[in-house]
Amino acid sequence: MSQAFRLKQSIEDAVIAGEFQPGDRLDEASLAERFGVSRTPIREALLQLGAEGFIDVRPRRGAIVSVPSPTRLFEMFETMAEIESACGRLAARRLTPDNDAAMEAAHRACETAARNGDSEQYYADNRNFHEAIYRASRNSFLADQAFALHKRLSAYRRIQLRARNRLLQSLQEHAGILQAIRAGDEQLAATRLHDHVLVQGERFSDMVLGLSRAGQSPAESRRETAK
Amino acid sequence: MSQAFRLKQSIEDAVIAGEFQPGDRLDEASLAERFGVSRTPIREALLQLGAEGFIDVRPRRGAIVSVPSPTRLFEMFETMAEIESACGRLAARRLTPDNDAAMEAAHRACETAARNGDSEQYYADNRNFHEAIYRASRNSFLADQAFALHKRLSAYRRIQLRARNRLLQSLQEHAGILQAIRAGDEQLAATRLHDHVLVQGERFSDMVLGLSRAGQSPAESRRETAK
DNA sequence: CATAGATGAATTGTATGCAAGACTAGAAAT
DNA sequence: ATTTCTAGTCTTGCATACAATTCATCTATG
Repeated sequence: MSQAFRLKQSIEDAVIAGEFQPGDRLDEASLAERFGVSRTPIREALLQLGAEGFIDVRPRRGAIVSVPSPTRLFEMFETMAEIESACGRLAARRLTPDNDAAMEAAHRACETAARNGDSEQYYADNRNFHEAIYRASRNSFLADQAFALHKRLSAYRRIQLRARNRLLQSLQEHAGILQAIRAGDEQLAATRLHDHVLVQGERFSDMVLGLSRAGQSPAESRRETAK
Repeated sequence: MSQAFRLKQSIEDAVIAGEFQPGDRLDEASLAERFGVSRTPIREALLQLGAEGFIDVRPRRGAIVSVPSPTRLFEMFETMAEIESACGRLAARRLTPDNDAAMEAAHRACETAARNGDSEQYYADNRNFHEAIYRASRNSFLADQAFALHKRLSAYRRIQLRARNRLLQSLQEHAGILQAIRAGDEQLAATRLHDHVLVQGERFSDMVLGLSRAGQSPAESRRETAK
């Protein structure tokens, strides 16, 4: 499984990096050739990614990079908002010097990136900042859930941080979140994180909504939003 | 994959039913024989269950039913509490007559089961009640997450509902939750659901803590709680 | 007697082959 | 011209075979 594990990571990375666009077929044979292995470990990697929700494996019909409908995407961001506020609430309750320092460092890094208007760097530092909050919840299971969902949404988040003023606004929101957590104000930390995340989601799913009005099979959205 | 999907379900059911106890090895060959298939679809099913966190697949070392440490178990219940309160909060905000009726019906069923002291029946009806709340959040993605975690915890929840007075207490808590959701009181619904779930978690992880003091390799807990 | 090493058995990981269902294109019919 | 049926091709699903690693047992040595 060493092989399959590496492949799973590689395919996931390729999806996150946007090399495979949403809707693209992930053909077993071509992936096998590309990585120089047989179809077996490829299948195993794909099935695992499917179970994690990264891709969509449809029995007998192959795997594709999942195409969340605007509705689904909004639901994902709303869920992310709820999970992140939970992390923030717990972090405010349980903050340790270690976790505080980690958040501070990540925040500083974001500050630098934002000042330089380097959105690619900000994207990376922003991720670290949020992950520092997840860890600060001192609930590793919750943190894992948060990591996973954050990863699934990262492709969408990145595009949307390109606007320069959004960088500065994001940074300011980070400052407010950090302040609330340090003050031990669970409620405030939760609402600030919630709004911070959801505003991204709203903006982005609006954008997708606009894009997908053009032409896209509604079959996806049915599948995605069905119980 | 039709085969593999059925197998995944069957193995999951067997684990939930307690046929495979936490810590049991899930040997590919014996499972293959048991279900009358080759190892290939068994492996695919196991890897998917592993990706969903149901079981623990360790490269080159086989799959076992995961054995959450007491700490990990508490974290899982705490996360469940956070997710359920999120559902409750959204349900309070967005309640429709349909969802209201579904919750009401499930609650009535719980009432009957509790009166009869039928804990096995209550277990099933309780599940329906909680699932009705998930759906009432009108966020199908969040609801899916809630379903999944609820399933993972069901093995632990069941044991603990055996106490008869706990049934009645649980029922009363349900009534309070329902009331808060109907009143549209997001905050109250959230806290009541949070407490309802977490009290189960605390009780149960206390119990597990007591049990595992006897003798159990601490290696599991390290693996489970590590980042 | 305990411990370390080695050898053999058992189990997992990967490749390959074959069977079965899905997709494509073309022909026939309305 | 559009639609439906059909034949062929392509892709996935499963089984089997082999390779590689881990685990267990036995032996040898301190």
